[in-house]
Amino acid sequence: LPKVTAAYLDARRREILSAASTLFAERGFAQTSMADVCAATGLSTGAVYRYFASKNDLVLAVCKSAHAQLSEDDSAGTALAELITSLFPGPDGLAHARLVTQIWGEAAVDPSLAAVVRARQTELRDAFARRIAGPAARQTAEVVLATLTGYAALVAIEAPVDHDTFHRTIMSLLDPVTVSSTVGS
Amino acid sequence: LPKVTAAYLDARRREILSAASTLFAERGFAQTSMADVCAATGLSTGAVYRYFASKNDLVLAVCKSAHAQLSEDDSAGTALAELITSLFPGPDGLAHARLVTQIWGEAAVDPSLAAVVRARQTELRDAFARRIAGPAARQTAEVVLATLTGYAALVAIEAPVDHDTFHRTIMSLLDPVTVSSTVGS
Amino acid sequence: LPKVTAAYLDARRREILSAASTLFAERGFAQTSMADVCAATGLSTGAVYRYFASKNDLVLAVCKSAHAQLSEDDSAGTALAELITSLFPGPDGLAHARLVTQIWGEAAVDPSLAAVVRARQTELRDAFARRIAGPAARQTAEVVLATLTGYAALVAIEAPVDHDTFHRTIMSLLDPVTVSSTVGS
Amino acid sequence: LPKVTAAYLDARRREILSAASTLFAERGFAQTSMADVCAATGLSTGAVYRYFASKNDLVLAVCKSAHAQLSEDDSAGTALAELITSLFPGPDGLAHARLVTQIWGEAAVDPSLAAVVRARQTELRDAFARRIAGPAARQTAEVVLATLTGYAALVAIEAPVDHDTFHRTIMSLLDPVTVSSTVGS
DNA sequence: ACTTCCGGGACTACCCGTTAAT
DNA sequence: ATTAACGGGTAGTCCCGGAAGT
Repeated sequence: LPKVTAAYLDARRREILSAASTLFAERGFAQTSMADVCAATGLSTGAVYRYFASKNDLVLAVCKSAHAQLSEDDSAGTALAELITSLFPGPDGLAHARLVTQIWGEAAVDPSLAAVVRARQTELRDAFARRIAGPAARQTAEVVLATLTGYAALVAIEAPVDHDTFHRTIMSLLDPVTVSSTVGS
Repeated sequence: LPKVTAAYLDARRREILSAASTLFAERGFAQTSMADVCAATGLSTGAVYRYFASKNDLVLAVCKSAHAQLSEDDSAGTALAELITSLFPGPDGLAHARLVTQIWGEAAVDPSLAAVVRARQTELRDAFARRIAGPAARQTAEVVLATLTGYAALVAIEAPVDHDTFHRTIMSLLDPVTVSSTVGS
Repeated sequence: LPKVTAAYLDARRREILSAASTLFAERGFAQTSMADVCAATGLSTGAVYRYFASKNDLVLAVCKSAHAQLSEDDSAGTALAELITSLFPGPDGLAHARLVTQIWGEAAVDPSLAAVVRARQTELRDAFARRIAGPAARQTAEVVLATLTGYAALVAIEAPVDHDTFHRTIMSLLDPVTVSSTVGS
Repeated sequence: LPKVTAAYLDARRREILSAASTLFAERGFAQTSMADVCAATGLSTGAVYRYFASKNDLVLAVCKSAHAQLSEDDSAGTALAELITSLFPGPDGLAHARLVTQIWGEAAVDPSLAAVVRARQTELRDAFARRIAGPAARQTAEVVLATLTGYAALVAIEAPVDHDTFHRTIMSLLDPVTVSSTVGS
């Protein structure tokens, strides 16, 4: 007879993940201690370690949960717009940008995390490419996503970016023919 | 009445900086201890702390030294080519990409570092924009550099990027008119 | 639902305090490392830091615990005799004298400790004065306690003091009228 | 041909001693680094170490220099008055009191310093006793000096002592017969 | 001869991720 | 499921030697 339902456990896990995400986005992985996470969730050390075997596990889980998901039936434009919008000014956009940018930074020196990010990024690129017509769809998707990564980094450091222009410009990459006119406008 | 020449001191400082850069690129800032840096340079703790007041100082100095510099008389194309080439496959390109990507990640949660990166990036963007004709030069430069940041991140995690295609594509962003034909080729 | 009783925790705390007192009395505050305290208690670093947030905290606690307490119902003479006796020759007296003398020395340059010592000393003086008749009770108490401080310092450096004579002389300060005959005896 | 005279060297030594005394009185022995002393004197590390072989030597020298000296031809009362006055309110008195109180504290745990203090104190006591008539001169001197030590400690922690009353009371200890009337006044 | 200042390296206080016992 | 305990690791300090320069 299980005392708690699986749903309850999952919710708890998600709570920890959410609290950790917030802290990580604010202070960074290294500057956030497990004690901080415990305090933020109101749980005890043991409880947290019940759901995540180690800090590394928690970091990995946060990284996985932070990755973008494309809705299956969106067009390329809509999908891209969603991705960009998630980074738009405001507390949420900033937090997300910070988290994402940190994940790239951490992945740069942690092979296991790099593998995860690599897989996710490839998957995202292909899902994206499928929505683009033309022979260079994959390359285009790759470049567009890379630009998005760079955009996130700029948002993360609160650089004075003109978001709307960026938005338009990045969108225009999708349709090469219109680039000249759009950028030049 | 200095016992050693300024050049000697500067060289020593550069040695430490270089050793630290290598270590930081390999293991990351947090995973590299000052003891590691000391061991790598062959110096004692006290010696290293004579040149950098704290680990933070060292990290900051490494970040500053890692930033790209444009040669004054390069054209936009040449300048961009240089930046891309510094990230090309091979140990050096990988190391540089890792370092740069980490810097963005760290800047995302460290306001003082963020300020430095922000300043440098703005400067780079403007220097770049000056080499581009057209009314949207600054926006173009911004997007191109963002794409470059994303490219560095891909290199850093050793994603299976087709570097030449990427190179060509990113270069073509410079000249909007030719984008369609280049990408489509 | 605490895993251990409060009494257990308090006892543990007292153990650390006692071990630290001994070490401090022997080697001094500065010459005693936290590692020494850990070794003496058999506890780990983390455990000790669970009970005392910093070395300063530990020192402060030791200082507070070392301070003399007067039994409520003692007469002035008995109370003074107790204080003196706690400094009498022997390992315990020596250790106590060393600790107390060091505390004064540390308080001389540490304002926060000075405040503690000041408060305690004033309190002790007044408690003492209440047991003495006459209009100059407070002044007398002050002088007597000062003499006691000086006596402790002599004991601490193992000066060749004639303890009994000192005892008698210091006691006689309590009753001004008999001073001449007592000292002269 | 000696470049500098012995007097010059001695003056230099005294400068260091003076600067160190000030620092020690303000921050304490342990909290004052040799670098602090160097900075305060304006000398380099090497220069300071030319005059004092080690920090311990410097501390010892400061301790010796801080000890009271009785003018040969003073009466007991005048001598005592001098000692007390050197501790009276004001920056100098406070600094002296702090230094002296610290010395006692350090001597309590440093045998070599204890030996020095012991010798000096015995000497002072005897010089003092010689000026007092009566069979209990040595004991009286001992008590009076101990009281003075305690008084210095009170001054050092800036306890709210009524200095004049203390002065009078401590002086009266010299002449047992007048104690009752003086204290009782 | 005498100072300067680089370098050494042991040491310290303290933190943090994690386990184990209740 | 709480929390005491563990213990290795970290950044940074300090005293001092000794080579290098004037």
